[in-house]
Amino acid sequence: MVEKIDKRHTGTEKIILDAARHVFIRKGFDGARMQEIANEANINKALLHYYFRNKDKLFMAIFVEVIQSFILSTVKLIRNPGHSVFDKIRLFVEKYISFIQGNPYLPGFILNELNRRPDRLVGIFKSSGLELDYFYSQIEKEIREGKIEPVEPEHLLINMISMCIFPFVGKPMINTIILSNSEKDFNLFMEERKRTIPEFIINSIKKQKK
Amino acid sequence: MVEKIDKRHTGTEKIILDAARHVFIRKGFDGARMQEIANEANINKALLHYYFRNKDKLFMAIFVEVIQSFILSTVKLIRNPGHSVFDKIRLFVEKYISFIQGNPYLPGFILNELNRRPDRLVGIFKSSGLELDYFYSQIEKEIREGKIEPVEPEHLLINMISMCIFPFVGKPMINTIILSNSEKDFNLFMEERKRTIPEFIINSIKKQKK
DNA sequence: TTTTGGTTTAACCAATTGGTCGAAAATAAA
DNA sequence: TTTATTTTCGACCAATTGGTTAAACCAAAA
Repeated sequence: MVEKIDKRHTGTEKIILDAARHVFIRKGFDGARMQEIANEANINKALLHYYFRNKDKLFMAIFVEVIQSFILSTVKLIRNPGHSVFDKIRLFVEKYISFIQGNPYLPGFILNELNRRPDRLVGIFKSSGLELDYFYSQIEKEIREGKIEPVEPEHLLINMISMCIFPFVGKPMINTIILSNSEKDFNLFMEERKRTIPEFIINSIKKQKK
Repeated sequence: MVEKIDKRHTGTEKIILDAARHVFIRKGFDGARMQEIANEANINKALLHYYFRNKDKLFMAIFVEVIQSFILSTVKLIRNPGHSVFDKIRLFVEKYISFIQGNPYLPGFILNELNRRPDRLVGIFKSSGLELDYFYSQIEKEIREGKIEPVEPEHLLINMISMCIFPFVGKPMINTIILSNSEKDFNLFMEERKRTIPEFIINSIKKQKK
Protein backbone atom coordinates (compact mmCIF):
# COMPACT_ATOMS: atom_id res chain seq x y z
CA MET A 1 0.00 0.00 0.00
CA VAL A 2 2.95 2.28 0.64
CA GLU A 3 4.33 2.28 -2.88
CA LYS A 4 3.46 5.71 -4.18
CA ILE A 5 2.85 5.59 -7.87
CA ASP A 6 5.22 7.73 -9.83
CA LYS A 7 3.46 11.07 -10.04
CA ARG A 8 5.64 12.44 -12.80
CA HIS A 9 4.93 16.12 -12.87
CA THR A 10 1.20 15.63 -12.50
CA GLY A 11 -0.99 16.22 -9.52
CA THR A 12 -3.57 14.22 -7.66
CA GLU A 13 -6.19 15.29 -10.14
CA LYS A 14 -4.44 13.43 -12.91
CA ILE A 15 -3.98 10.36 -10.75
CA ILE A 16 -7.68 10.32 -9.99
CA LEU A 17 -8.61 10.72 -13.65
CA ASP A 18 -6.36 7.85 -14.65
CA ALA A 19 -7.83 5.59 -11.98
CA ALA A 20 -11.35 6.64 -12.88
CA ARG A 21 -10.79 5.97 -16.55
CA HIS A 22 -9.61 2.45 -15.82
CA VAL A 23 -12.48 1.60 -13.53
CA PHE A 24 -15.21 3.23 -15.58
CA ILE A 25 -14.05 1.59 -18.78
CA ARG A 26 -13.84 -1.80 -17.11
CA LYS A 27 -17.11 -1.61 -15.19
CA GLY A 28 -19.28 1.05 -16.82
CA PHE A 29 -20.99 3.81 -14.90
CA ASP A 30 -23.34 1.61 -12.88
CA GLY A 31 -20.74 -1.02 -12.13
CA ALA A 32 -17.99 1.37 -11.11
CA ARG A 33 -17.59 2.08 -7.40
CA MET A 34 -16.19 5.28 -6.02
CA GLN A 35 -14.30 3.24 -3.45
CA GLU A 36 -12.68 1.16 -6.16
CA ILE A 37 -11.54 4.27 -7.96
CA ALA A 38 -10.13 5.62 -4.72
CA ASN A 39 -8.28 2.37 -4.10
CA GLU A 40 -6.83 2.32 -7.60
CA ALA A 41 -5.63 5.87 -7.05
CA ASN A 42 -4.27 5.04 -3.57
CA ILE A 43 -6.21 7.90 -2.03
CA ASN A 44 -9.09 8.46 0.31
CA LYS A 45 -12.59 8.28 -1.07
CA ALA A 46 -13.36 11.74 0.26
CA LEU A 47 -10.68 13.12 -2.01
CA LEU A 48 -12.64 12.06 -5.05
CA HIS A 49 -15.45 14.29 -3.92
CA TYR A 50 -13.04 17.04 -3.09
CA TYR A 51 -11.74 17.19 -6.66
CA PHE A 52 -14.84 16.09 -8.53
CA ARG A 53 -17.95 16.90 -6.62
CA ASN A 54 -19.80 13.65 -7.35
CA LYS A 55 -19.72 10.47 -9.37
CA ASP A 56 -21.56 12.03 -12.26
CA LYS A 57 -19.13 14.92 -12.62
CA LEU A 58 -16.17 12.55 -12.42
CA PHE A 59 -17.68 10.30 -15.04
CA MET A 60 -18.41 13.10 -17.45
CA ALA A 61 -14.86 14.35 -17.11
CA ILE A 62 -13.38 11.13 -18.39
CA PHE A 63 -16.23 10.39 -20.79
CA VAL A 64 -15.68 13.63 -22.65
CA GLU A 65 -11.93 13.11 -22.73
CA VAL A 66 -12.29 9.57 -24.03
CA ILE A 67 -14.84 10.36 -26.72
CA GLN A 68 -12.88 13.29 -27.99
CA SER A 69 -9.71 11.26 -28.30
CA PHE A 70 -11.71 8.72 -30.21
CA ILE A 71 -13.25 11.24 -32.55
CA LEU A 72 -9.98 13.01 -33.06
CA SER A 73 -8.35 9.83 -34.33
CA THR A 74 -11.13 9.61 -36.90
CA VAL A 75 -11.19 13.21 -38.02
CA LYS A 76 -7.50 13.54 -38.70
CA LEU A 77 -7.53 10.68 -41.15
CA ILE A 78 -10.63 11.58 -43.06
CA ARG A 79 -9.88 15.24 -43.51
CA ASN A 80 -6.39 14.91 -44.89
CA PRO A 81 -6.40 16.19 -48.50
CA GLY A 82 -3.86 14.88 -50.96
CA HIS A 83 -5.04 11.32 -50.51
CA SER A 84 -7.36 9.50 -52.86
CA VAL A 85 -10.42 7.75 -51.47
CA PHE A 86 -8.65 4.40 -51.82
CA ASP A 87 -5.62 5.73 -49.95
CA LYS A 88 -7.84 7.04 -47.19
CA ILE A 89 -9.63 3.74 -46.83
CA ARG A 90 -6.33 1.89 -46.47
CA LEU A 91 -4.98 4.45 -44.04
CA PHE A 92 -8.18 4.68 -42.06
CA VAL A 93 -8.56 0.96 -41.52
CA GLU A 94 -4.93 0.46 -40.61
CA LYS A 95 -4.75 3.37 -38.19
CA TYR A 96 -8.20 2.92 -36.71
CA ILE A 97 -7.70 -0.74 -35.89
CA SER A 98 -4.26 0.00 -34.48
CA PHE A 99 -5.72 2.72 -32.29
CA ILE A 100 -8.37 0.41 -30.91
CA GLN A 101 -5.86 -2.38 -30.41
CA GLY A 102 -4.16 0.01 -28.02
CA ASN A 103 -7.47 0.70 -26.26
CA PRO A 104 -9.51 -2.44 -26.83
CA TYR A 105 -12.21 -1.67 -24.25
CA LEU A 106 -12.92 1.83 -25.47
CA PRO A 107 -15.53 0.96 -28.12
CA GLY A 108 -17.59 -1.19 -25.80
CA PHE A 109 -17.47 1.41 -23.10
CA ILE A 110 -18.46 4.25 -25.39
CA LEU A 111 -21.22 2.37 -27.14
CA ASN A 112 -22.67 1.15 -23.89
CA GLU A 113 -22.79 4.54 -22.23
CA LEU A 114 -24.03 6.08 -25.45
CA ASN A 115 -27.03 3.82 -25.43
CA ARG A 116 -27.65 4.13 -21.71
CA ARG A 117 -27.71 7.94 -21.76
CA PRO A 118 -27.88 9.09 -25.38
CA ASP A 119 -28.73 12.67 -24.51
CA ARG A 120 -25.35 13.29 -22.93
CA LEU A 121 -23.66 12.59 -26.20
CA VAL A 122 -24.90 15.24 -28.55
CA GLY A 123 -23.11 18.17 -27.00
CA ILE A 124 -19.81 16.36 -26.84
CA PHE A 125 -19.97 15.41 -30.47
CA LYS A 126 -20.94 18.86 -31.67
CA SER A 127 -18.10 20.44 -29.75
CA SER A 128 -15.48 18.09 -31.09
CA GLY A 129 -15.68 19.41 -34.63
CA LEU A 130 -16.40 16.21 -36.49
CA GLU A 131 -16.89 17.17 -40.10
CA LEU A 132 -17.62 14.57 -42.72
CA ASP A 133 -18.80 16.68 -45.63
CA TYR A 134 -15.32 16.92 -47.05
CA PHE A 135 -15.02 13.16 -47.21
CA TYR A 136 -18.47 12.83 -48.75
CA SER A 137 -17.74 15.36 -51.48
CA GLN A 138 -14.48 13.69 -52.29
CA ILE A 139 -16.27 10.39 -52.78
CA GLU A 140 -18.89 12.00 -54.99
CA LYS A 141 -16.17 13.71 -56.97
CA GLU A 142 -14.32 10.45 -57.64
CA ILE A 143 -17.60 8.85 -58.65
CA ARG A 144 -18.17 11.58 -61.22
CA GLU A 145 -14.60 11.17 -62.42
CA GLY A 146 -15.32 7.50 -63.00
CA LYS A 147 -12.71 6.32 -60.53
CA ILE A 148 -15.13 4.47 -58.32
CA GLU A 149 -18.55 2.92 -58.77
CA PRO A 150 -21.58 4.86 -57.52
CA VAL A 151 -22.07 4.36 -53.77
CA GLU A 152 -23.90 6.16 -51.00
CA PRO A 153 -21.11 7.82 -49.02
CA GLU A 154 -22.92 7.45 -45.68
CA HIS A 155 -23.26 3.71 -46.16
CA LEU A 156 -19.68 3.32 -47.28
CA LEU A 157 -18.46 5.14 -44.18
CA ILE A 158 -20.66 3.14 -41.81
CA ASN A 159 -19.59 -0.08 -43.50
CA MET A 160 -15.97 0.77 -42.99
CA ILE A 161 -16.40 1.79 -39.36
CA SER A 162 -18.59 -1.23 -38.64
CA MET A 163 -16.06 -3.72 -39.95
CA CYS A 164 -13.29 -2.10 -37.91
CA ILE A 165 -15.06 -1.59 -34.59
CA PHE A 166 -17.53 -4.41 -34.33
CA PRO A 167 -15.04 -7.24 -33.89
CA PHE A 168 -13.72 -5.55 -30.76
CA VAL A 169 -17.16 -5.13 -29.27
CA GLY A 170 -18.06 -8.68 -30.16
CA LYS A 171 -14.69 -10.13 -29.26
CA PRO A 172 -15.92 -12.80 -26.82
CA MET A 173 -18.47 -13.92 -29.40
CA ILE A 174 -15.91 -14.06 -32.16
CA ASN A 175 -13.46 -15.95 -30.02
CA THR A 176 -16.09 -18.54 -29.22
CA ILE A 177 -17.85 -18.94 -32.53
CA ILE A 178 -15.41 -18.08 -35.21
CA LEU A 179 -12.02 -18.88 -33.86
CA SER A 180 -12.82 -21.74 -31.53
CA ASN A 181 -11.92 -24.49 -33.91
CA SER A 182 -8.90 -22.90 -35.44
CA GLU A 183 -5.84 -22.13 -33.35
CA LYS A 184 -5.97 -18.58 -34.65
CA ASP A 185 -6.11 -15.97 -31.94
CA PHE A 186 -7.96 -12.70 -31.88
CA ASN A 187 -5.03 -10.36 -32.33
CA LEU A 188 -3.83 -12.26 -35.33
CA PHE A 189 -7.34 -12.11 -36.72
CA MET A 190 -7.40 -8.33 -36.38
CA GLU A 191 -3.98 -8.06 -38.00
CA GLU A 192 -5.39 -9.95 -40.97
CA ARG A 193 -8.31 -7.58 -41.06
CA LYS A 194 -6.03 -4.61 -41.60
CA ARG A 195 -5.30 -6.13 -45.00
CA THR A 196 -8.61 -7.88 -45.57
CA ILE A 197 -10.99 -4.97 -44.98
CA PRO A 198 -9.49 -2.42 -47.38
CA GLU A 199 -9.20 -5.16 -49.99
CA PHE A 200 -12.85 -6.01 -49.43
CA ILE A 201 -14.05 -2.43 -49.67
CA ILE A 202 -11.93 -1.36 -52.61
CA ASN A 203 -12.81 -4.51 -54.48
CA SER A 204 -16.44 -3.56 -54.09
CA ILE A 205 -16.32 0.04 -55.24
CA LYS A 206 -13.52 0.11 -57.79
CA LYS A 207 -14.60 0.79 -61.33
CA GLN A 208 -15.08 -2.42 -63.29
CA LYS A 209 -13.29 -2.82 -66.59
CA LYS A 210 -15.82 -4.24 -69.00
CA MET B 1 -52.24 -0.71 -10.10
CA VAL B 2 -55.31 -2.88 -10.25
CA GLU B 3 -55.25 -3.69 -13.95
CA LYS B 4 -54.08 -7.26 -14.12
CA ILE B 5 -52.07 -7.84 -17.22
CA ASP B 6 -53.52 -10.44 -19.52
CA LYS B 7 -51.95 -13.64 -18.31
CA ARG B 8 -52.89 -15.62 -21.38
CA HIS B 9 -52.35 -19.20 -20.33
CA THR B 10 -49.16 -18.40 -18.55
CA GLY B 11 -48.43 -18.06 -14.87
CA THR B 12 -46.63 -15.62 -12.66
CA GLU B 13 -43.32 -17.06 -13.72
CA LYS B 14 -43.82 -15.90 -17.28
CA ILE B 15 -44.95 -12.48 -16.13
CA ILE B 16 -41.79 -12.12 -14.10
CA LEU B 17 -39.60 -13.24 -16.99
CA ASP B 18 -41.22 -10.73 -19.33
CA ALA B 19 -40.74 -7.92 -16.85
CA ALA B 20 -37.18 -8.98 -16.13
CA ARG B 21 -36.34 -9.13 -19.81
CA HIS B 22 -37.56 -5.58 -20.31
CA VAL B 23 -35.71 -4.14 -17.36
CA PHE B 24 -32.47 -6.05 -17.88
CA ILE B 25 -32.30 -5.16 -21.54
CA ARG B 26 -32.99 -1.51 -20.81
CA LYS B 27 -30.65 -1.16 -17.85
CA GLY B 28 -28.16 -4.02 -17.98
CA PHE B 29 -27.38 -6.23 -15.02
CA ASP B 30 -25.86 -3.56 -12.79
CA GLY B 31 -28.44 -0.94 -13.63
CA ALA B 32 -31.46 -3.19 -13.19
CA ARG B 33 -33.24 -3.13 -9.83
CA MET B 34 -35.18 -6.04 -8.41
CA GLN B 35 -37.79 -3.56 -7.21
CA GLU B 36 -38.20 -2.16 -10.69
CA ILE B 37 -38.72 -5.63 -12.10
CA ALA B 38 -41.28 -6.33 -9.39
CA ASN B 39 -43.09 -3.10 -10.19
CA GLU B 40 -43.13 -3.82 -13.92
CA ALA B 41 -44.61 -7.24 -13.13
CA ASN B 42 -47.10 -5.77 -10.65
CA ILE B 43 -45.99 -8.13 -7.93
CA ASN B 44 -44.19 -8.07 -4.64
CA LYS B 45 -40.43 -8.05 -4.66
CA ALA B 46 -40.30 -11.13 -2.46
CA LEU B 47 -42.03 -13.08 -5.20
CA LEU B 48 -39.05 -12.60 -7.44
CA HIS B 49 -36.95 -14.41 -4.91
CA TYR B 50 -39.61 -17.03 -4.49
CA TYR B 51 -39.51 -17.98 -8.17
CA PHE B 52 -35.88 -17.15 -8.95
CA ARG B 53 -33.73 -17.43 -5.91
CA ASN B 54 -31.65 -14.34 -6.56
CA LYS B 55 -30.84 -11.64 -9.09
CA ASP B 56 -28.14 -13.70 -10.71
CA LYS B 57 -30.37 -16.69 -11.34
CA LEU B 58 -33.10 -14.47 -12.73
CA PHE B 59 -30.65 -12.76 -15.01
CA MET B 60 -29.20 -15.96 -16.35
CA ALA B 61 -32.68 -17.25 -17.09
CA ILE B 62 -33.44 -14.41 -19.46
CA PHE B 63 -29.88 -14.08 -20.74
CA VAL B 64 -29.83 -17.64 -21.97
CA GLU B 65 -33.26 -17.30 -23.55
CA VAL B 66 -32.31 -14.09 -25.31
CA ILE B 67 -28.99 -15.31 -26.65
CA GLN B 68 -30.47 -18.52 -27.93
CA SER B 69 -33.21 -16.72 -29.82
CA PHE B 70 -30.52 -14.54 -31.31
CA ILE B 71 -28.34 -17.42 -32.34
CA LEU B 72 -31.27 -19.39 -33.68
CA SER B 73 -32.19 -16.60 -36.06
CA THR B 74 -28.65 -16.80 -37.41
CA VAL B 75 -28.32 -20.53 -37.68
CA LYS B 76 -31.52 -21.14 -39.59
CA LEU B 77 -30.46 -18.86 -42.40
CA ILE B 78 -26.91 -19.99 -42.79
CA ARG B 79 -27.60 -23.70 -42.73
CA ASN B 80 -30.31 -23.79 -45.34
CA PRO B 81 -29.02 -25.77 -48.33
CA GLY B 82 -30.39 -25.11 -51.80
CA HIS B 83 -29.35 -21.48 -51.68
CA SER B 84 -26.26 -20.08 -53.33
CA VAL B 85 -23.88 -17.96 -51.29
CA PHE B 86 -25.25 -14.85 -52.95
CA ASP B 87 -28.81 -15.87 -52.08
CA LYS B 88 -27.80 -16.49 -48.52
CA ILE B 89 -26.12 -13.14 -48.22
CA ARG B 90 -29.25 -11.38 -49.47
CA LEU B 91 -31.51 -13.44 -47.23
CA PHE B 92 -29.28 -13.14 -44.21
CA VAL B 93 -28.96 -9.38 -44.33
CA GLU B 94 -32.65 -8.85 -44.96
CA LYS B 95 -33.83 -11.20 -42.22
CA TYR B 96 -31.15 -10.34 -39.72
CA ILE B 97 -31.77 -6.61 -39.90
CA SER B 98 -35.52 -7.18 -39.74
CA PHE B 99 -35.09 -9.33 -36.66
CA ILE B 100 -33.03 -6.69 -34.89
CA GLN B 101 -35.44 -3.95 -35.94
CA GLY B 102 -37.99 -5.87 -33.90
CA ASN B 103 -35.58 -6.06 -30.95
CA PRO B 104 -33.36 -3.04 -31.36
CA TYR B 105 -31.84 -3.15 -27.87
CA LEU B 106 -30.86 -6.80 -28.01
CA PRO B 107 -27.45 -6.40 -29.63
CA GLY B 108 -26.31 -3.73 -27.20
CA PHE B 109 -27.52 -5.75 -24.26
CA ILE B 110 -25.87 -8.94 -25.40
CA LEU B 111 -22.59 -7.36 -26.37
CA ASN B 112 -22.37 -5.45 -23.14
CA GLU B 113 -23.02 -8.41 -20.88
CA LEU B 114 -20.76 -10.54 -23.02
CA ASN B 115 -17.88 -8.21 -22.38
CA ARG B 116 -18.68 -7.72 -18.72
CA ARG B 117 -18.77 -11.45 -17.94
CA PRO B 118 -17.32 -13.33 -20.92
CA ASP B 119 -17.00 -16.61 -19.05
CA ARG B 120 -20.75 -17.01 -18.75
CA LEU B 121 -21.08 -17.06 -22.48
CA VAL B 122 -19.17 -20.06 -23.60
CA GLY B 123 -21.51 -22.70 -22.29
CA ILE B 124 -24.56 -21.01 -23.73
CA PHE B 125 -23.04 -20.84 -27.15
CA LYS B 126 -21.84 -24.39 -27.18
CA SER B 127 -25.27 -25.66 -26.17
CA SER B 128 -27.09 -23.73 -28.85
CA GLY B 129 -25.64 -25.73 -31.69
CA LEU B 130 -24.16 -22.98 -33.78
CA GLU B 131 -22.41 -24.62 -36.67
CA LEU B 132 -20.66 -22.60 -39.32
CA ASP B 133 -18.57 -25.20 -41.08
CA TYR B 134 -21.28 -25.87 -43.62
CA PHE B 135 -21.35 -22.22 -44.64
CA TYR B 136 -17.57 -22.07 -44.84
CA SER B 137 -17.35 -25.14 -47.06
CA GLN B 138 -20.02 -23.79 -49.34
CA ILE B 139 -18.03 -20.59 -49.81
CA GLU B 140 -14.86 -22.51 -50.52
CA LYS B 141 -16.72 -24.70 -52.96
CA GLU B 142 -18.07 -21.72 -54.91
CA ILE B 143 -14.60 -20.23 -54.97
CA ARG B 144 -13.25 -23.41 -56.55
CA GLU B 145 -16.11 -23.39 -59.02
CA GLY B 146 -15.08 -19.88 -60.04
CA LYS B 147 -18.35 -18.31 -58.97
CA ILE B 148 -16.82 -15.95 -56.44
CA GLU B 149 -13.42 -14.43 -55.93
CA PRO B 150 -11.14 -15.95 -53.29
CA VAL B 151 -12.05 -14.66 -49.83
CA GLU B 152 -11.44 -15.78 -46.26
CA PRO B 153 -14.81 -17.14 -45.14
CA GLU B 154 -14.36 -16.00 -41.52
CA HIS B 155 -13.72 -12.45 -42.58
CA LEU B 156 -16.60 -12.44 -44.98
CA LEU B 157 -18.95 -13.62 -42.26
CA ILE B 158 -17.70 -11.09 -39.72
CA ASN B 159 -17.95 -8.33 -42.29
CA MET B 160 -21.55 -9.21 -42.98
CA ILE B 161 -22.51 -9.45 -39.33
CA SER B 162 -20.62 -6.27 -38.49
CA MET B 163 -22.40 -4.20 -41.11
CA CYS B 164 -25.78 -5.47 -39.95
CA ILE B 165 -25.39 -5.22 -36.18
CA PHE B 166 -23.06 -2.32 -35.61
CA PRO B 167 -25.44 0.43 -36.72
CA PHE B 168 -27.88 -0.63 -34.02
CA VAL B 169 -25.24 -0.60 -31.32
CA GLY B 170 -23.95 2.72 -32.52
CA LYS B 171 -27.35 4.20 -33.24
CA PRO B 172 -27.00 7.35 -31.13
CA MET B 173 -23.65 8.02 -32.75
CA ILE B 174 -25.00 7.50 -36.22
CA ASN B 175 -27.98 9.68 -35.58
CA THR B 176 -25.75 12.48 -34.42
CA ILE B 177 -22.87 12.29 -36.84
CA ILE B 178 -24.18 10.78 -40.00
CA LEU B 179 -27.81 11.70 -40.19
CA SER B 180 -27.80 14.99 -38.35
CA ASN B 181 -27.65 17.17 -41.40
CA SER B 182 -29.95 15.18 -43.58
CA GLU B 183 -33.58 14.73 -42.66
CA LYS B 184 -33.14 11.02 -43.08
CA ASP B 185 -34.11 9.03 -40.01
CA PHE B 186 -32.53 5.91 -38.62
CA ASN B 187 -35.20 3.42 -39.63
CA LEU B 188 -35.14 4.62 -43.20
CA PHE B 189 -31.35 4.33 -43.11
CA MET B 190 -31.57 0.71 -42.02
CA GLU B 191 -34.16 -0.03 -44.69
CA GLU B 192 -31.69 1.26 -47.24
CA ARG B 193 -29.02 -0.96 -45.78
CA LYS B 194 -31.06 -4.06 -46.50
CA ARG B 195 -30.44 -3.31 -50.16
CA THR B 196 -27.08 -1.58 -49.81
CA ILE B 197 -25.20 -4.19 -47.80
CA PRO B 198 -25.81 -7.24 -50.02
CA GLU B 199 -25.00 -5.11 -53.05
CA PHE B 200 -21.79 -4.01 -51.39
CA ILE B 201 -20.72 -7.52 -50.43
CA ILE B 202 -21.66 -9.24 -53.64
CA ASN B 203 -20.02 -6.52 -55.66
CA SER B 204 -16.84 -7.21 -53.79
CA ILE B 205 -16.67 -10.96 -54.14
CA LYS B 206 -18.35 -11.67 -57.47
CA LYS B 207 -16.09 -13.00 -60.17
CA GLN B 208 -14.81 -10.25 -62.42
CA LYS B 209 -15.27 -10.59 -66.15
CA LYS B 210 -12.01 -9.60 -67.74
C1' DT C 1 -65.60 -27.67 7.60
C1' DT C 2 -60.90 -28.49 8.25
C1' DT C 3 -56.52 -29.36 6.45
C1' DT C 4 -52.89 -28.87 3.36
C1' DG C 5 -49.99 -27.12 -0.12
C1' DG C 6 -48.38 -23.73 -2.93
C1' DT C 7 -48.59 -18.62 -3.56
C1' DT C 8 -48.38 -13.71 -2.18
C1' DT C 9 -47.47 -9.98 0.85
C1' DA C 10 -45.75 -6.37 4.26
C1' DA C 11 -42.26 -5.57 7.17
C1' DC C 12 -37.71 -6.06 8.11
C1' DC C 13 -32.46 -6.79 7.82
C1' DA C 14 -27.60 -6.48 6.67
C1' DA C 15 -24.56 -4.81 3.44
C1' DT C 16 -23.29 -1.58 0.13
C1' DT C 17 -22.81 2.91 -1.70
C1' DG C 18 -22.58 7.83 -2.80
C1' DG C 19 -21.71 11.47 -0.24
C1' DT C 20 -20.54 14.65 4.06
C1' DC C 21 -17.97 16.63 8.07
C1' DG C 22 -14.59 18.17 11.08
C1' DA C 23 -10.14 17.72 12.13
C1' DA C 24 -5.32 16.92 10.95
C1' DA C 25 -1.35 17.40 7.77
C1' DA C 26 0.99 19.86 4.43
C1' DT C 27 2.03 23.97 2.06
C1' DA C 28 2.17 28.81 1.16
C1' DA C 29 1.89 33.58 2.81
C1' DA C 30 2.73 37.03 6.40
C1' DT D 1 7.61 31.84 13.51
C1' DT D 2 2.87 32.69 12.95
C1' DT D 3 -1.07 32.71 10.17
C1' DA D 4 -3.90 31.51 6.40
C1' DT D 5 -5.00 28.25 2.70
C1' DT D 6 -5.11 24.09 0.49
C1' DT D 7 -4.97 19.11 0.57
C1' DT D 8 -5.80 14.66 2.77
C1' DC D 9 -7.96 11.60 5.86
C1' DG D 10 -10.90 8.68 9.20
C1' DA D 11 -15.28 8.39 10.72
C1' DC D 12 -19.82 8.83 9.88
C1' DC D 13 -24.61 9.31 7.56
C1' DA D 14 -28.72 8.61 4.85
C1' DA D 15 -30.40 6.18 1.15
C1' DT D 16 -30.51 2.27 -1.65
C1' DT D 17 -30.49 -2.51 -2.58
C1' DG D 18 -30.51 -7.57 -2.61
C1' DG D 19 -32.35 -10.71 0.16
C1' DT D 20 -35.17 -12.90 4.33
C1' DT D 21 -39.07 -14.07 7.25
C1' DA D 22 -43.26 -14.95 9.26
C1' DA D 23 -47.72 -14.47 8.57
C1' DA D 24 -51.78 -14.20 5.46
C1' DC D 25 -54.28 -15.84 1.42
C1' DC D 26 -56.46 -19.16 -1.39
C1' DA D 27 -57.78 -23.15 -3.93
C1' DA D 28 -58.23 -28.04 -3.75
C1' DA D 29 -58.36 -32.23 -1.15
C1' DA D 30 -60.11 -34.84 2.85
